[in-house]
Amino acid sequence: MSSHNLIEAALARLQVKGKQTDKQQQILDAAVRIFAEKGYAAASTSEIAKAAGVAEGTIFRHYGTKENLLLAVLVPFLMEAAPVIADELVHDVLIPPHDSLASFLRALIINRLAFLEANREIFKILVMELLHRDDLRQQFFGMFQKRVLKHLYTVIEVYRERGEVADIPAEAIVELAGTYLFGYFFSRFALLPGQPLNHEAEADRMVGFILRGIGG
Amino acid sequence: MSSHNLIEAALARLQVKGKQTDKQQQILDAAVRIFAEKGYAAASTSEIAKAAGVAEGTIFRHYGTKENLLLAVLVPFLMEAAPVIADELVHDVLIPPHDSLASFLRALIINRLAFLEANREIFKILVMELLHRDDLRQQFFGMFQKRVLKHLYTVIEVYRERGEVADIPAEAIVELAGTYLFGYFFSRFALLPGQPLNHEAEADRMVGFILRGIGG
Amino acid sequence: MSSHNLIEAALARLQVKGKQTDKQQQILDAAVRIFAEKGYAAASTSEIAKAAGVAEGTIFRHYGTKENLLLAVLVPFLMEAAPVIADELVHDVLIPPHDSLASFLRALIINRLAFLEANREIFKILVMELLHRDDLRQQFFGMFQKRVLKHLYTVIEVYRERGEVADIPAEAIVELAGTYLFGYFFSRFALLPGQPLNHEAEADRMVGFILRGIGG
Amino acid sequence: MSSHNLIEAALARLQVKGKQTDKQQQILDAAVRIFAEKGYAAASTSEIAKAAGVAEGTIFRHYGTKENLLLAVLVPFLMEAAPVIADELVHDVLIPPHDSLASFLRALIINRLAFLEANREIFKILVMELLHRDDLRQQFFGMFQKRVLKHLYTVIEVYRERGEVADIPAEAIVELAGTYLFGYFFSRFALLPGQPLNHEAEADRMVGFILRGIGG
DNA sequence: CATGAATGAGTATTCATTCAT
DNA sequence: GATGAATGAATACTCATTCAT
Repeated sequence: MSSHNLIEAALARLQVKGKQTDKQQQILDAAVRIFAEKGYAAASTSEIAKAAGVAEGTIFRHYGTKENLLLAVLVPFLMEAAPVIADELVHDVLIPPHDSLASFLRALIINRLAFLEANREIFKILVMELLHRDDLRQQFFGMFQKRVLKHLYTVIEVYRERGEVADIPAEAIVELAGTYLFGYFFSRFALLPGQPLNHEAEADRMVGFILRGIGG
Repeated sequence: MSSHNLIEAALARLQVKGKQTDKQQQILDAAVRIFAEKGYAAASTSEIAKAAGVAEGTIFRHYGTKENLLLAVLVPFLMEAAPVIADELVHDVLIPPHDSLASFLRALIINRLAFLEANREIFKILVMELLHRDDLRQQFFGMFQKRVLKHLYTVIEVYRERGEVADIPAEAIVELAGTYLFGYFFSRFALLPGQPLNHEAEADRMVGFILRGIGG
Repeated sequence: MSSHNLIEAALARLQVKGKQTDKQQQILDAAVRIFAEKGYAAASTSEIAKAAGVAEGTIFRHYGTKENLLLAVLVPFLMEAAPVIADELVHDVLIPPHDSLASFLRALIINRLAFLEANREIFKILVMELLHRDDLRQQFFGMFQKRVLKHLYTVIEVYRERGEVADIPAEAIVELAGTYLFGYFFSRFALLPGQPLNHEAEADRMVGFILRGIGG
Repeated sequence: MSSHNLIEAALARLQVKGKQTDKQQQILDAAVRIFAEKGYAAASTSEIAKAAGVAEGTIFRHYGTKENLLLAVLVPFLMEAAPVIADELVHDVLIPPHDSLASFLRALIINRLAFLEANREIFKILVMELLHRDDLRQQFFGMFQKRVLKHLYTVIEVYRERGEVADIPAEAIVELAGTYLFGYFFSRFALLPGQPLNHEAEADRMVGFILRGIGG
């Protein structure tokens, strides 16, 4: 609660006023597109207003500041990203058919590939902003740790008992695999222009690498 | 040659005027610090001038535009980054003591860790700019492909004949390991605040993961 | 049509937005005063803003660039100047009481004296800019030729048949008299500080000189 | 003496240091060219330095300020322009072969045509600056009056006694003919791009117009 | 609720001028 | 004498934000 003020304040603001109007949606869409294209700092509100087909004042009537507009773009993404993972983790591990680590990992990866591919632009904006907003970064990783990592550790221990993971501390395992997954997501969705991916095939390759490495 | 105009133009510009004066170095240092802290677009030339202890006009006398200042920061980094890799690759593979893939990888990683740790800020600036400059990204990857990837493929074939890599196409191997390495470099040097790393220990863990994965 | 893009573009811009607001008129008035006083290049937009009692941004909201502000000053003058001449020519020649060349010339000169005296400052700005803007000069003279000179030639032939002009080609007549008139307008309205003139008396002297010279 | 400080101060400055060095001449040439092309205010000293093949500091070493450079361009022109007229007037009128007003006028015009054609660019600069420098304009006309007009009045009276000029006050005659001549010089040498003129033929046409007008 | 005119602080860049070498 | 690095004030122009309509 205390450490989430930035994100949660924006969330509260979003929820106070119920569903978005047409204009609001146009503004958000335009903001996502333009923030992703040129970065938050280089995007101008007048450009966004023009792209949204809206008067410049309208943006400020709804979002107050340019910064709030950014948060209005990022927060729903964050809210949808993290908890979903957590819920799925619990769900996916306890219930078949994920009776193996490979199967679990594969399902997890496919799910996140779909999510990120559907939200490429916002993911890119998030990464760019994480790079120089200390507060946002801190809150993001705090949330990530609380809502995702803890659950992952639990899951890993389950599979370790089945002898499916090497004898490495759970933290190290998460870090190694997480680093790879992040490298993958970042390079495919933020850095490189987006050709669509075959999620199934990609997930297979990724799982293979994570579990077995490239050694002969 | 033809596809590198942006980078090579900046390089030429840098070389035309011989060694940098004191003021030039102060400007570059300040620019690196401030670009890394708030991003190119959000950094103002007046701020950089103040931080460098220099009149604002002096920046423009030396670099002409803010954009050229950015390139004056990035280009030496790029020039030092890519070719060094290539030269070392050739050197490291042909000559002992890198008689194993593990040993080669380890040396390569330690070398790049040292380079990036010494140039954290510029690396961060580069990544940020790659995210929304199509021309820079294109030229960067073109250069990377020409000067690094080709050599890597050769190296991999050497080790494959010794039976040290799995039966996967060289491209896939480079992609898998490269994605991981990039995820590692990006998260440690650009995204997270910088505690110093024990390069030897880190390299060992990374090599282990790359070669054997996390499977039990 | 094709050769008037500069002027006609500005004209289009002016007509798109209907009548000028108060602030716009204040800006135009201040711009005229200051451009005339120190010349376009030496006038600063901040000075104009201050003189107009307006924020500097307001100028750019309405005119976009300093150059467009200049054109917004010049174009209405040009539009009012040239066609009016043409219309009047036709009108004045065909209909009494201008049954003599002297009478026609006198009416024409009085009319233009009134127009230029009322628009001294803009006329001065126009002359100054014509001196070093090739495009403006070209378009101005193109327009002048198309809308004024042709009609003048016609008029002259009418009076020549009545034996009122010397046996000189119409072009030479227009050039001789035009050079004198231009010298008169330029020296009185642009170069010299402006005491008000007695248009009737001035016109009489001018017509006398044009028709009879100074010879005894 | 008292009213000529601006021009005479510059003159003094020029004479103090004897003949110009090579670099000084290069600077003056470049200044004339660039001032004429874009006007004093829009010309930058760095551009002039570059065009002169000289370091920017060199301009200021010799001329102190940009304004002094302008005066260094204009003053020799003024000094050569006015007195020459006066001397010639006296000379030309008293001594044959100018035994008629037409002959005198013709010689005068041909002489000034040659002078202005050889100094087109400086003439253009002078006119541009006269338009918005009150001090320069005042001193210029003062000098003109003192050194030229007075002599002209004398000359006119000589020819009037021979019955060669109409019964108009000498001031009016000078004004009428002067206005025409100025209109001619301004339009041919300052306003219009410079095709070379046939001075003899032009002078004949001009004299004809001045003495007889265009009446039939 | 939406508009867009208005603002003034801020931006990158240019300029005339100075001065140590 | 000539240079060109250095300056800081000024320039045209942009920006996020406000508010009367």
